[in-house]
Amino acid sequence: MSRRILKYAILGLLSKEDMSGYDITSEFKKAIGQFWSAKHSQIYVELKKLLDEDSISQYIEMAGVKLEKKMYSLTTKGKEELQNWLLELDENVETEKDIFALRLYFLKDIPAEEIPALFNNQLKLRTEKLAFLKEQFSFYFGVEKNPLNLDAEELGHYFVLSKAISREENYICWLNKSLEIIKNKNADNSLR
Amino acid sequence: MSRRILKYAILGLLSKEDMSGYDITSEFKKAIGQFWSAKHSQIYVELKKLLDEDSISQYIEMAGVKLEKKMYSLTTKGKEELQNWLLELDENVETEKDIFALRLYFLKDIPAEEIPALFNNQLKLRTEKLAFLKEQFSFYFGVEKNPLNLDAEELGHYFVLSKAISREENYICWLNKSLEIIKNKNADNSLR
DNA sequence: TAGGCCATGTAAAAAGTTACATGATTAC
DNA sequence: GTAATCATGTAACTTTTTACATGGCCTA
Repeated sequence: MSRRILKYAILGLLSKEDMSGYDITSEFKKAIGQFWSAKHSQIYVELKKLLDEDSISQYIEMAGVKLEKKMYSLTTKGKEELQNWLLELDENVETEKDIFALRLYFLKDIPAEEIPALFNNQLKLRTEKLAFLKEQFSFYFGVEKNPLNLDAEELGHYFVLSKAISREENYICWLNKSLEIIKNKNADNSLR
Repeated sequence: MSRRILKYAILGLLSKEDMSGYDITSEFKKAIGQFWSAKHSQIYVELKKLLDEDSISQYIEMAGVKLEKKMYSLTTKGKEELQNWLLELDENVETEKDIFALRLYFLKDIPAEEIPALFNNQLKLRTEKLAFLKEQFSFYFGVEKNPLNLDAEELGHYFVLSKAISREENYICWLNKSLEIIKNKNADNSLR
C-alpha cells in the first residue's frame, strides 16, 4: 500500500472525462476494478482532499429537479501530477494477495475429503469472473478484434481487459491441474 | 482489509512448527509471501493480540547467552480456529491490486515513446521474480518432480510455488504480447 | 407505491506502512 | 572490529473497510 495510489487512480479516471464520486465508484466495478478498487466512502473523502489540494475542481450538474451531482475535472496541477506518476518506474513487485492460495499453503491441516469442495468453489468464482470479463471484452472489442486499430484510449482498456482475462484463464488452468493432483492422491490413498 | 487474514496466516504458519515473530517475518519473504505478507511491526502486534485471546501460547528459547527468542505455539483454541477458517468458502473474488495494470489503463496520457520503457521495467522485475521462484522450486522439488509423491505439507508448498510461477509466467507472456502491439503501433505511426 | 438504483456524506474501527528505537549474535 | 543478520518492540500515520445516515429518481 504505497503512496496515494487512489489519488492517481482518480486523477486517471478524470483524465478520460469529468465524473462524480458515484461515477468513479462505478468505474471500480468495471474493467479497472480488476486491478484497483475503493469503496465510495473512501472515494468521497479523497475527492475532498484532492479539491483542497487543487488537483481537481468541482462543478454542479443537476440530475433531475433536486438532485445535485458534484462533477470533478482535472486542474492543470492534477494533469501534471498524473503525467509524472504515469512515468514512474516501479522498483519492486508488490504482493498480490490471494486468500485461496494462502489457505492452500496450509493444506496439511485440511481433511483430504474437504479439499475438492474448496477447489470447486474457487473454480466457480473464477469461471464466473472470467465470463463477466469476456462479456465486457466482446461488448467493447467484439467487432474490432485487431488492437492495432484501436486508439490510445481504447488500447488502455483493451490491455487491462486482456490482462484480466489472461490472469483468470491462467488461474483456472492452475486450479484444474492442481485439482487433478488432489484427485489422484485421494484415489491412491483409498487403494491402500 | 477483511476478517483478520493475518491472524490466520500466523496460525497456519504456527501449525507447521513453533516460531518466533522474527521467523514469521522471514516466512513472508519466501513462498507464502507471494500471496500474503506483513511487516514485523504488524506481526509483533498481532502475536500479542493472539496471545491475549489464547489462540497461541508463548515460551522463551535462549539464542546465545542473552538473546531471548519468544517462541509461539498453537493452543487448542488456535488449532480449532485455523481448522474452521481453512474450510470457509470464499464468496467473491477480491481485487488483486496491480499498479502497473492501473497505470496502463491510463495509457492515452503516456507519451508513446515512454511506453516501451515502462514495459521493459516491468518485464525486468517480473523476470527476476520468476527466477527467484524457480530457484526456490528446484531447491525444494528439483529431484522429486512428481507431486504425487509429496506428503501433505510439501504439497501445500508445491501448490503455492507452482501457482506463483504460473502467475509470473503468464504475466510475462502478457507483457511481451502487449509490448509487441505497442511496437507495431509506434512503427505504424512513424510511417505516416 | 415500492424497490432498485442514483447520489453523497460521516464516524469508527481495522489493517497496513514507515519511522523510530534498541541490543545480541555470527562470521569474516 | 565491523557488518550483516538475528531479534523485538512502539508510535505516528495512511489506507481501507464497515456501518451509519439521508434523500432523490425511475420504472413497473
